[in-house]
Amino acid sequence: MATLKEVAKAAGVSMPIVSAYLRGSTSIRMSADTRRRVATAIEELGYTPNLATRSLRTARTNVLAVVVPELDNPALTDVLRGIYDGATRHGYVIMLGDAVQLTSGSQTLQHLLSQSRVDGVIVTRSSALDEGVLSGVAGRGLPVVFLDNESTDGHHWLALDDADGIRVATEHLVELGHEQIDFFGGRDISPRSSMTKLRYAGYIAALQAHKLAPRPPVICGQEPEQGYEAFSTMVAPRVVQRRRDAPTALVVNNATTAMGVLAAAYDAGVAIPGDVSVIGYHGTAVTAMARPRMSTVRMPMYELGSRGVAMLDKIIGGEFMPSGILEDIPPKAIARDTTASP
Amino acid sequence: MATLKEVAKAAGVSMPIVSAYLRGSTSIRMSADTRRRVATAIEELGYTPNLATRSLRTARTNVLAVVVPELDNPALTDVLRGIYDGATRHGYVIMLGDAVQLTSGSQTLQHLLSQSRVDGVIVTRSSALDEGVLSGVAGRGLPVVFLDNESTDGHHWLALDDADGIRVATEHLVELGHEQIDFFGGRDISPRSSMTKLRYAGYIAALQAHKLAPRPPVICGQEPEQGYEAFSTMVAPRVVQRRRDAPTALVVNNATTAMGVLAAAYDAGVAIPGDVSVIGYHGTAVTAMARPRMSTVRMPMYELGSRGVAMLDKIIGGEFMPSGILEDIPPKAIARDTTASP
DNA sequence: CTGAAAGCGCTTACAG
DNA sequence: CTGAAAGCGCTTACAG
Repeated sequence: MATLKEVAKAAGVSMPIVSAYLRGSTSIRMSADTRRRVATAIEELGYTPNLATRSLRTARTNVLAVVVPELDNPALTDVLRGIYDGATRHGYVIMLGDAVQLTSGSQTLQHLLSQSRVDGVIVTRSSALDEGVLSGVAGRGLPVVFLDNESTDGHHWLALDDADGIRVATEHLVELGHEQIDFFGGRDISPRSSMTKLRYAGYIAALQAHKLAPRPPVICGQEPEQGYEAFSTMVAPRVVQRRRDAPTALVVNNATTAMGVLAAAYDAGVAIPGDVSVIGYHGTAVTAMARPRMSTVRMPMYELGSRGVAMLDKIIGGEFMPSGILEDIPPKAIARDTTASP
Repeated sequence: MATLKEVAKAAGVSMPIVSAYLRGSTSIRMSADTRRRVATAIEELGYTPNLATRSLRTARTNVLAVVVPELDNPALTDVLRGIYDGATRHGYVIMLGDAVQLTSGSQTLQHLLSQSRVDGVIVTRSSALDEGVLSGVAGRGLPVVFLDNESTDGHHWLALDDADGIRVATEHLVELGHEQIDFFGGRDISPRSSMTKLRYAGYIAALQAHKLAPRPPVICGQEPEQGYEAFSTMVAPRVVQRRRDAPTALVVNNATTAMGVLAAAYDAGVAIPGDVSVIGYHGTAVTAMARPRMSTVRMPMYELGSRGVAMLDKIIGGEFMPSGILEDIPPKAIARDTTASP
């Protein structure tokens, strides 16, 4: 490996000149000829700067750690896209870690968060992380942004307006003429979680605005299997028996859960949307491709990611950034095949 | 931030002792008391080693770059899981980059592959990368493993036995009694690609083993939309008109494509598996949850990832590792709802 | 075990 | 612009 010193020698200039050239520094002016000689030397020697060394000097790595609950969560796709684009725009590279392997005291976490390795951390869905990991992330003095509104206690965070998203979903069903609408969700992932409460609040708000009575939530985790189970045991029997208290429509917390609900309906012989309408929350490419195509509420996932990076970049730079909810891009109901009038 | 020097001072020992303690070096023996004092000092000062500096000395970063065609490709989920587990086992941390942003000359690529930043690179599905990127990766002198058998020209690679996988898929349909089986796939992603040819070869092998005549491939890209389009235009009309040359079963190159095929069949009123059986290739969590649940062939994706890391680790360590196809875990057909006897 | 020292490859002032 | 030098925080010989 060629070093900067060798490049300087080959180009017949001093090291600081090469360094300035590489960093595109404007404080040092050099002649076009110098510039060309340096460029040629770099080219010929195949020189690449040793970034580890640069980090040692600048105490900056231009690496951001991103912690996600699980790598293959389709709900995260657009958030990650936003994060990567934001990172590119701000000159960072991403180190992505799965929370599954980030149990407290894990080697991976140490490596990922080691002070000298990354400039900052983005944590998505903190509720999926255990306390040890969270305090490990937060207590390290590293700038951290949570894409989540669960960890308001002194940390920086940015969140979607979940209450409003669910309100819009519920609104969509009310407008179709539904009056018996169930809310699916609510099994808290951690004791800290207030997310589901917020979401349920949006459901209540929509119903009350139309003088309809809210119903108790159908408690259910977010995995497809849990949606499947909840629908099969708590909804399907009532629908099949045409009981009066059976819902005619469902607002499901989560598109992943809703996939399980649709599968359960199929298996139980419940027609969607003939017998029951279903609307999911921030759908994915798959929910739109599977049949029947799921109606969902579109949330600004991409923006959550890209603005999260922008926020983190500011914090790293020592600027103040208020935490808050992403409100300027309103949720939008996307009607597809799983919702209809009762 | 505390430094090693400060720790040494606080513990009343020399720097080399602290360094040895941190690295768990066995060449230097220290008393239990010394060990305890060092541990206490580290704890009290909240010391974390500066890995950038360590890299500078050891010329190792313990970071691996992973390049994927797109982050949200569900087919990659298990490969990534394998890569992360393998990385943890071998003491590496992962830097994950999306090929979409890795066009030639991109900053991200530079950063990701910069000699001093990572010890090695894993590239999945090289066919999705442009030539400039590929030569950038390969020409840098960095150890690289391609999880792919397309780039045999002097590079290290590890691949699935695609021909055998498709053979097993085809075999499954033959055993159900099908005789008119179409192969879906074949639009090469890059001129280099021989993958699809290999897959088609597996289809031919299975048919010939049963004295059945292979049919020309239905040429089709791998996105769901392309599967949708191909089925709608080239298969559905013949099936609906009950033409003699209509296939009774389909082997689809790819579970992603097959999702599109199922959607197209639904929309065209073609019953699956009543009118046509469909089997996909290495399915994902979603293909098993959507209804009807897709029959697929299970491939050792996880192992591809974890062994890829093991291979790369050996290469980084200067050992020789033969490239090859992962043959010891045979493909297995998983019959679900989309395949039946004709 | 200790302690003083060299050096990894840069960046950054600093005197010319 | 140049050139000699300090120093980032470690690891690694090396003499005691």
